[in-house]
Amino acid sequence: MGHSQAEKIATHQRIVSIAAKRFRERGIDGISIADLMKDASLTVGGFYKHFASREELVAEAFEHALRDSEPWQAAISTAPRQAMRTYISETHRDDVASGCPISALANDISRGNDDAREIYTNYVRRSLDLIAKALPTEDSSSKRTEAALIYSACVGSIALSRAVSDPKLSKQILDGALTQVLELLSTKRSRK
Amino acid sequence: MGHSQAEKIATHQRIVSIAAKRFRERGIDGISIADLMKDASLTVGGFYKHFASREELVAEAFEHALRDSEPWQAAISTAPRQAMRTYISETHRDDVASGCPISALANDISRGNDDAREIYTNYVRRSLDLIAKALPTEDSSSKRTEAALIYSACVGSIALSRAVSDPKLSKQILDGALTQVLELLSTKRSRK
DNA sequence: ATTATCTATAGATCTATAGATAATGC
DNA sequence: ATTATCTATAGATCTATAGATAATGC
Repeated sequence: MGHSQAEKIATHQRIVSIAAKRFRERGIDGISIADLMKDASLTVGGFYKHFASREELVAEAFEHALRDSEPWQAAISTAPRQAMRTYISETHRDDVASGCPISALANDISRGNDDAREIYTNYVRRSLDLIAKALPTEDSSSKRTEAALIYSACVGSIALSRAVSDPKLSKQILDGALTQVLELLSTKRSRK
Repeated sequence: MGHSQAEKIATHQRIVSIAAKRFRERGIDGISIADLMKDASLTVGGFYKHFASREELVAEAFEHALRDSEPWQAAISTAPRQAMRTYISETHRDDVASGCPISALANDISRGNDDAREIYTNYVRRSLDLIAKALPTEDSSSKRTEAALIYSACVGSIALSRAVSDPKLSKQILDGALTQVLELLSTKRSRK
């Protein structure tokens, strides 16, 4: 039963990190506090010395999950094509626990927890801006509409590819969406 | 306490129809059987004379929700541009309860209930085929990749527009995705 | 006589809290 | 003395079932 202050901080982080994974995997209401604490090799009783409520953990875990996704966000600017290949991929599809929470928790976020929703919104806004900047399109209004299309396709293709039960169809969705997204990233399309 | 056989069938349908709405609104685990029965002006006890288990209702309700979406699917062939305008719209966004279950329940479906997942998969496959057929593109392989992009963008843009808390951003996502999808529907793009 | 629905409840599970235990840190 | 974690449990809620009640339909 070790418990220095330093250990407490580490324990807190461990709970948040595990919750961030489990929430993505099973949904925000898909796992109990008792099970999360067990995953962190702890027991239920200690939970409320770390968090005022379940909601508080949800918000913290969601923030943590999005921080994990920041490297991907950064890659949009530095290597946009590679960023898209990483996102719209079978590897990403098969790793919900560490994957993009925007896609894995879109439905859950629509339904509740206002704190998490704010964090979600800011992340989406920023991603759209970054994608718009990375586009070869000249017209700045087209940049924004194309960014909306591309980000929607990223989030949608991963969500769909996870939901369908047929692996062939799942791959078709990913490959198709990626092919088209890459084309948008490489072509100046200012036709009207 | 009326209960002819005809009434029973009507009651069964009423439960399924209400469940189909509530599941989309609150998520598959977001509403209890007791609350669903109350919404149908009934009490919990009668439930298991209609369904063998909760899972059975989930599958039936999901099938019902997808049948509601068949008019939209049909519109893809007859009036594709109008179908897209209907799907990627604020009206659709604001009416989750009667909206497309593919988008509203994508995350939920990934996580459980194999029966519902099969039905989901078939609907997605069919939608992709219909979109591909509706495209002006000549090359049949490009048709398929463009269909994957468009359907992913439909599902993703609605999910995102519901999840973000800023109405302006929400509208930007819908308008942007729709503009680009309509362009794909009207242009023969066989550049490689 | 059968059965659709009702009331009531058993058993499981979940959030949150109370009180005990044992290590930290003044 | 303080506090991080533990065991135990209260109270709420959820699925599923048992038995009562009243209308249907042979």
